[in-house]
Amino acid sequence: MPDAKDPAVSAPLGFRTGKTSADLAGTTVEIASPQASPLQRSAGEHVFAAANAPKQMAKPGRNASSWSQDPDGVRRNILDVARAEFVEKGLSGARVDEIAAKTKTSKRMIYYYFTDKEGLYRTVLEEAYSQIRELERTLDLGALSPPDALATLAGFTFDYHADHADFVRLVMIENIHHARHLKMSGTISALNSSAIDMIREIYERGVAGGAFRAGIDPMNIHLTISALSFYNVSNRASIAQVFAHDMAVPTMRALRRASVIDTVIRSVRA
Amino acid sequence: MPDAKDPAVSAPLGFRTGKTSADLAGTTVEIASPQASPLQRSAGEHVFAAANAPKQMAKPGRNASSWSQDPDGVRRNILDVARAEFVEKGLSGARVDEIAAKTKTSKRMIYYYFTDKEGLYRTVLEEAYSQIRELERTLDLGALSPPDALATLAGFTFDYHADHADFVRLVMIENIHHARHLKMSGTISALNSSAIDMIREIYERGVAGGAFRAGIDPMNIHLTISALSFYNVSNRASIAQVFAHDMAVPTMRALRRASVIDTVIRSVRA
DNA sequence: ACGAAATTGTACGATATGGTTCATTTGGTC
DNA sequence: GACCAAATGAACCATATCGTACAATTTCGT
Repeated sequence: MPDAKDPAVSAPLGFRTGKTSADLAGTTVEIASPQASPLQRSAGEHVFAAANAPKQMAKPGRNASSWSQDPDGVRRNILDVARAEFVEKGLSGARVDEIAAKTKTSKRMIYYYFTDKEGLYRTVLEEAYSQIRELERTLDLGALSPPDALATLAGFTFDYHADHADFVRLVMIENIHHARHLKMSGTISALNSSAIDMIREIYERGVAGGAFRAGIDPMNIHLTISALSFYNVSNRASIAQVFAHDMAVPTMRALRRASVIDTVIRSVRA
Repeated sequence: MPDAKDPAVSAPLGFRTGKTSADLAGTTVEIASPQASPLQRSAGEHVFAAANAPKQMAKPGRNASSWSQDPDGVRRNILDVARAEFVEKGLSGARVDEIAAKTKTSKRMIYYYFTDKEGLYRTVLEEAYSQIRELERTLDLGALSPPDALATLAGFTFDYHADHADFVRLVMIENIHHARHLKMSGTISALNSSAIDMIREIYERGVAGGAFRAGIDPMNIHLTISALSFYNVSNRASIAQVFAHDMAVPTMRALRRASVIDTVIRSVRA
């Protein structure tokens, strides 16, 4: 597990030109770089713990301006570019040369830090999943009534998807590839289970209080919320094409959001 | 640069006859092809008329066994193999050589009938969309009460998606590519609008009869049904990974199906 | 039966693409 | 200030991948 705190660990240098890419907006969650791993791994080893990064990280206090080497900055820069590329063209569609070209460094560095194209992709994927988990944890629904809590959770989920098309597209891409890379990731495995727990807690509270009807599997609720939040982002392009209905338009989005929350609540109401 | 490959211009042989090829799919689907394309297309022109297929098709009554050439069979065979390949690996992930190898014929034929990889993909995509439209038309919900009609439609949609993961995956792939190919297809454009009309008709009947509450946009209902039907198929792999929940298992599927129908009905009920 | 068009096989070509080799510089340490 | 690992650059390589040229054979209309 990466030491997911230490705010200063990530690229403290001139790279952070705020250029974190337009549509990657909001994606600026800081992920600390993990432990260093040996320079060479055996062929079949699928450790997948967020890439085999060299160590020597830039210490926060260092005089940045005098540096010409910047491991973390380079890493971060590569990841940002790669993420945008993968999101845009998919895993097979993205080109390493293209990614390298859009980077401040060279292709050499991609292989230095991430071993190969898949390693790069995996790291991007892990970061994406880590970010949503992180945000999810900030939710505190205990004080709300069950219906309010569920509505809040649904709204949050809807918003997160709508605001992070990147994440949605990465998940799509991963599914196109049969979630092969998720399977390799020990990091991501025991992750979303927390989402279910959160729902279960709300639901059981609601049943006890008489607000919700009994007999529903929390997983079912989760699926409903996720589906309704995911679909209009993942299928935005085809929806816009087949109908003249662009879900990205704020008005549409707001209407849909209200409808989704309403649908979820109605589905569990006593 | 100099001799940039412009496939259209270079076609040396007598191919590109621009035949209208009305019923390209032979036995199955018929796709009205738009304008026949001229002998040469400009670089940017994306006509997309279901491939430049030669005519001379096998007439049903002919003695097939005496033939050594079989255009329609070859075409069909290529399309079937290609569909499986694209579905499995995506547009960028699929390899023409691989497709050719799994075919009864050669790569040569792929290019003969479909011009290039994208042309092949487009045709596969068009067929997939045509098929669902066809089935959709067989639904006659007029005799049912609005709630029953809506439940039936939701159930049908759910089943269609669950039974046609191929279609779902093609739509995913198309969305990864920003629906670029759908946009090129005049064939698919005015298509699913019928789905909306179907829902509107049911919904208005339901409102008039007092079974449904007023003020809902039929598009909203459609999105809900589609989302709930699509998600567990499109995201089957990641769901199975993150939770231990395989939506493909019959039991799970049946439960989910009932839940989806229930959710849809509750969302519109008065 | 005959010529034109349709159909198909084999081998090949150009370049894109993932990945590597070799060499060099940089920064921290003692 | 010498030494070593980390960090990086530029050119290069092997092969995968899309697509073609060449040429032969099969059908069909007349």
